[in-house]
Amino acid sequence: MSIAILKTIFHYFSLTANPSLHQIKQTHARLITAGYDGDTHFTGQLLAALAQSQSTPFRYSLSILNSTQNPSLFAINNLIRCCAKSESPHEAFSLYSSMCKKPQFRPNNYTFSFLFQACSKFTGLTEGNQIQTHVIKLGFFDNVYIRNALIHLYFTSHDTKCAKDLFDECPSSRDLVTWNVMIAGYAKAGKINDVEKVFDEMPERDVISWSSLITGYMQNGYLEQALDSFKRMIDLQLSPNEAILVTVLSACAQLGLIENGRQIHSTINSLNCQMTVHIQTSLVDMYAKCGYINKARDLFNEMPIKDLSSWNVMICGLAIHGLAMEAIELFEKLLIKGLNPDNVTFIGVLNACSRAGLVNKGRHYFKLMTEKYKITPEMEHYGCMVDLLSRAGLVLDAIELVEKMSTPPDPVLWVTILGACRTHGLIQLGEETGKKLIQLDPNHHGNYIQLSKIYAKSYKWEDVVKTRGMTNDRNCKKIPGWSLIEAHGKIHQFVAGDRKHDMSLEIYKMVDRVNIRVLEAGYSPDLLPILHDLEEEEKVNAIKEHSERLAIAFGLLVIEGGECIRIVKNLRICGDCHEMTKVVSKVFEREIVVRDGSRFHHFKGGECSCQDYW
DNA sequence: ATAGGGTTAG
Repeated sequence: MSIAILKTIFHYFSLTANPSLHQIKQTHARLITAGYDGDTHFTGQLLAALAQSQSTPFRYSLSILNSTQNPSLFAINNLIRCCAKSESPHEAFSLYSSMCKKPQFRPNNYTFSFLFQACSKFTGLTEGNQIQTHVIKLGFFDNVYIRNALIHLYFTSHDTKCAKDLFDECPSSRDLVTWNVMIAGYAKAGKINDVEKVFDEMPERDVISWSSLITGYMQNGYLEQALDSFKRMIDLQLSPNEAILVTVLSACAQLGLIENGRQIHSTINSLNCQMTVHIQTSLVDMYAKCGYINKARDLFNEMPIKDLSSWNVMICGLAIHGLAMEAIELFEKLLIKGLNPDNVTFIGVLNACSRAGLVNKGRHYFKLMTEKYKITPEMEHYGCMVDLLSRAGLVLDAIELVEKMSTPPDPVLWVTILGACRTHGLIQLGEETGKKLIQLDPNHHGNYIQLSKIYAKSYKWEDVVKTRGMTNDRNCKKIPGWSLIEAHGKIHQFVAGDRKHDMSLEIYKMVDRVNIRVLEAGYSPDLLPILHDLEEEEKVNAIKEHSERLAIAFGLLVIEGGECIRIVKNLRICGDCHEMTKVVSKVFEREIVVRDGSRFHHFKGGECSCQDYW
C-alpha cells in the first residue's frame, strides 16, 4: 500500500459528509500493515475522518491517539471533537485536563470550540467556566466561534442572564450564528417575547433563523404563530428545509388542521423540496391525526424507505382511529421485517388494544415488550395498561399493576381508575381512590370533579357540594377546554359559554334548534354529573354550552351539506356530548368527526366509531 | 488540515 493511495483515501474521507466507520477501520488496518501505525500525520488524518463520521466511538478514537508518541494538536482537537459527538462528551474535559498537565501543550481556537461543544452536551457549566478562564488567558475570548459556543453553553445550562451578558458585551464579535443561538436559547427558556425581539432586530436572517423562530413558537405552545411564521416565510419566497417542514406539519397534526396541512403538502410538491423519510413520516402523521387515516395509509404504503418512526406513526395513527386489529397486524409485519420495536411502538400497540378492549392481547404485548425486548415500561405504557384493564372492568387488576410499579405512579393513573370505578358502579372503591388521589395531587381541579361525580352517583349531595367547594379553597389549576373547527381556511376556536365569536347570536340560536331536534329524537341529557343545587334549567344550559356543542352548531351553520364536520377538542369529550352528537349525526344527516384528547370519534347515522367504548 | 446554530412519532 503506497503513501499516494493512502493519501487519496483520506482525501476522499475529507470530502465525504459521513464516511462509514467500516471504511475508516479498513483504512486503519491498511495503515498498520503498511507500517504506518503510530505515524503522526496519519493519526491526525484518521481522527479527522472519525470526527466527520456519524458514529464516533470514543474508546476507538482514544486508542488511535494513544498509538502515537507525539500526537499533533490537530489529532488532539479531532479527538475532542469525536468525544463531543460521542455518547460520553464529559470525557472531553478529562482529556483536556490531562493534556494540560503536559508543559508543551498549547491549545488553540479549535480546541476550545470543540470543548465548549462537548460541555453543552453534558451541561457541564462548571467545566465550561474553568475552560473559559483559559480562553481569556490565552486571548481567544473574541473568537466568534468560541463566543457562540459559550453562549450556547450558558443557555443549555439555563443561565439565560450570562448568555445575554455575553451577547450584549461585545456587539462587534457577533455574526448570524450568534443571533440564531440567541433565538433558540430564548425559545428553550420559554421567553417567547425575547425570541420575537431578537428575530426582529437581527440584521439578516437565514433558513435556520426562521427554523429557530418556528420551533420556538412550537416549543412554547404557540402553534398558530408557528404556522403564521411559516406562511410569512413562504410569502418571502424563502425555501423551507426539512426541519421547518417537519415542525409545521407537526403543528397541523396537533391542531388537526387538515386544510393547512394539505397546503403545506402541496407547497412541498410545488417548491421541489427534497422529499425525505422524515417529511413523509410527518405527512403520514399529519393525515392520520387530522382524521384522514386512508390517506395516511396510502402515503405510508408508497414510502420507498421507512424508518422505525414511520412505522410508529402509522401504528399509533391506526390506534387513535380505533383500528386495533390493523394496528396489531402492522406491528406483526414490522416484526417479520426484522425491525426492532421501541418504546413508542409499544405505546401504539398497547393503545390499540386498550381502545378496542383487547385485554388478553394487551397483556401479551406488555409481556413481550418487557421480557423479549427488554424495554422498561414507562409511565405511558402503564397508562395504556391501566386504561385497558380498568375500562374492561378489571379495576382490581389495574390497582394491582399500579401498586407493583417500581417508580411512583403518575396521579393520572389513579384518575383512570377512579373514572372506571364510576362507570362500573364501584362506589366504595371509587371514594377511597378519589380521596387518595386528592391527597396525591391536591392542585388538580379535575380530581375533585371526578370524586364529586362518584358521590353524585350514590346521591351523597352534601359530599358533592363539599368536594366541589374544596376546589375554590385550594386554588386549583383547571385546564380550560376548547374545541376548534376549520372552515374555509380559517380556524374558529370555542371555549364553554363562549360569546366572542362574530356569529355568536346565530350560533346560540342554532344550539337551541339542535337541542329541540335532539330532544324530539329521544335524547335525554344525563344531569347527574352536574351540581344538584342548580335549577333544572341551568343544568341543561351548563351542558349545552360545552365548547364542542358551540363548534358543532357553528359547523352546521357554515359547513356545506354533504361535507363532514370536523372538530378538534383538547380534552376528552364528555359522555353526554358524545350521546348528543350521535343523535345530531342522525337527525341532521351529517357526518361529524371529533378528535378529542384521546382518540377519534366518527359519528354517522346515530352511531359512533368508538362503539361507546372510550 | 480541524469549528458553530434549528427538527419529528407517545
